[in-house]
Amino acid sequence: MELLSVSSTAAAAHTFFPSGERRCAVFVVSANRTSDSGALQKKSKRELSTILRTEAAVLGVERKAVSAKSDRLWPRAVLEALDNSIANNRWESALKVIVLLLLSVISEGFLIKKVSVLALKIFELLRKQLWYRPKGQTFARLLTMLGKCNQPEHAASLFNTMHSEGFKPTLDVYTSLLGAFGRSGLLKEAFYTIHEMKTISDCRPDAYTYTILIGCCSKLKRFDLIPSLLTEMSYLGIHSTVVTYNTIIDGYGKAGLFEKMENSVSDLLESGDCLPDIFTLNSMISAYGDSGKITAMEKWYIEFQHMGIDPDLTTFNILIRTYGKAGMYDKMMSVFRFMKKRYFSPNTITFNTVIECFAKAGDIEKMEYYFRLMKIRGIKPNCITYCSLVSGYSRACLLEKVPLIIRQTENTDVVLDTPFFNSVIYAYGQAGEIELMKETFSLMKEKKCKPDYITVATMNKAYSDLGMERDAQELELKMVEQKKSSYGNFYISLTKYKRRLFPIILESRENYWSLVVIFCGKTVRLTSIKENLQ
DNA sequence: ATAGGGTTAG
Repeated sequence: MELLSVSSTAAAAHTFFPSGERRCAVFVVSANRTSDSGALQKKSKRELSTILRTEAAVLGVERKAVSAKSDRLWPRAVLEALDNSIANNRWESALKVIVLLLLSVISEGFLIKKVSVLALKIFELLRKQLWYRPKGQTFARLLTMLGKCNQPEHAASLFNTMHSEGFKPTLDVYTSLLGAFGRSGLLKEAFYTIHEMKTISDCRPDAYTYTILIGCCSKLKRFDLIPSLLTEMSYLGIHSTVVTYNTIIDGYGKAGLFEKMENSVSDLLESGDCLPDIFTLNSMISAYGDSGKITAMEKWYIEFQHMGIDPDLTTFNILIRTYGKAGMYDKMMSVFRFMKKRYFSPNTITFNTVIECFAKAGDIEKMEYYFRLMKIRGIKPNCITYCSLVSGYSRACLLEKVPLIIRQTENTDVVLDTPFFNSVIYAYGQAGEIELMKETFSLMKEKKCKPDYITVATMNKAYSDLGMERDAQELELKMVEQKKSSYGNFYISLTKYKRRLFPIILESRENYWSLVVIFCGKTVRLTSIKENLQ
C-alpha cells in the first residue's frame, strides 16, 4: 500500500514528460559521461585494427583480437601477434601494436594485476624507442590503473622515473598519482602529494583533486580528515562540485553516519552553486535501505521527486534490494512492475537481486521462475546469478541441483570465479559431502581459479565439523606455502611481526591489505595493518 | 572524480 502512494507521487512528477523522451534524456546523460574514454577506446581500437589487418594475412588474429565479444581473448591474441612480429624481426610494428594495446587496456579499465604490470613493463620499454613520445595523459592513465590494482609502489616509481627524465608532471598526472596512493590505502603519501601540488603553480589542486582525496578518506573510514579538507578548499577558493558532495554523502551513508549525511545534504542544498542529482538520490536511499530504515528511504525518495529528480534503473534496483532484504516481497514486486510501466527494462543486476532475495527466503519456486524469466527476456545470467542459485539450492537442501548449474555454465561464455566455487564448496561442506567438496576444490584449480581465504575457511569449517582436524591442517599448510611463493618477502616480515599466529594468509581486499589468520578452523581478519609493517 | 548484484565466519 505504501509503495502505491510512492508510485502515484512518482507518476505525478513524471506527467511532464512522455516516457519515451525521459528515457532519451537518461541515455544522453550516460552517453555523455563516458564519451571521452569511449571515443579514445574506439580510436585506439580502430588503429589497432588497422595495424593488425596488415599483419592479419600472416597472423590470422585480427578477428580474435578486435572483436568486442572476446574481451578476455584479445590481449592474448595481441600478444600472439606480438610474438610473431618479434620472431620476424619486426620490432617497430610489434611495439606499435603494444602502444595501442596499452591504451586500450587502460581505457577499458582492465584491472587484472598481471596485465597492468605487463603494461607498465611494456611502457618502460616503449619510452626507450625514438619514435615514441609519451603524453601526460598516458602517464596519468597508467598511474590510475596501477592505483586501481593496488600497485602504488609501481605508480610511485613510474612517477619518479618520469620526473628524472625531465618530463614535467601535469595536474592530471599529479592527481592520478594521488589517487593511486589513496586507493591503496597510503593516505600519508596521498596527503604529501597534494601538499606538493600546492607549491607548483601549474599543478594547484582543484575540486577534482580534492574530491578524489575525500573519496579515498571515506573509503578508508578516515572521516576525521574530511572537515579539514573542506576548510582547506574554501580557504583556497575551490568550490565543491556535486560530485564532491555526493562522494561525502555516500561515504557517510555507507558508514551509517546518518546525521552527518543529512548535514552534508543540507550543505549541498544550501550551497547555491550546485544541485542534487540522481547520484545524490541513489546514495541516500541506498544508505537508508541498507540499514533497513524503510520510512526514511521512502521519505527521501518522495522528497527527490519534488525536487524534480526522477529515479533511474539503479534507483529501482536499490528499492528492490531493500524491500527484498526486509522481507517485503509484495513491495519488491510492485517496484518490478512499476519499472515496466515506466519503460525501464530490468537488467542483470535487477534479476540477480530478485533471484538472490528468493534464494535467501528459501522460495526455490520463485527463484527458478525469475531465473527462467531472465533467460526468456534475453538477459544473460552471469557468475553472480549462478552463485545465488547455488546458495539458494544449498539452503533448501537441494544439493542434487548444484551439478546441473555447473553443467549449465559450460555452454555459456561465463568464466566461473572464486565466489562461485566458494558457494559450491560451502554447499557440499555444509552437507558433509567431503568428497564432492574436494572434487570441487580440484575443479576450481583446474579452471585456474584461485582459492582465497573464504575457500580455506569454508573447507576448514567442514573438516572440523566432522572432526577431520588433520585434513584442515594439511590444507592450511598448503595454502600458506602457496602464499609464501607469491608474497615471499611480505610473508616473512609478517611472521616476524605476528610471531606465533599460524597459519597466516595475506589477502588484498577492498583496496587495502588484510591479514587473515586461520587458527583452529576459525578465521580472524586483521585489517589496515599495512602502515604498521613499514 | 560519485550511485545498484554473489561466497565464509562472527
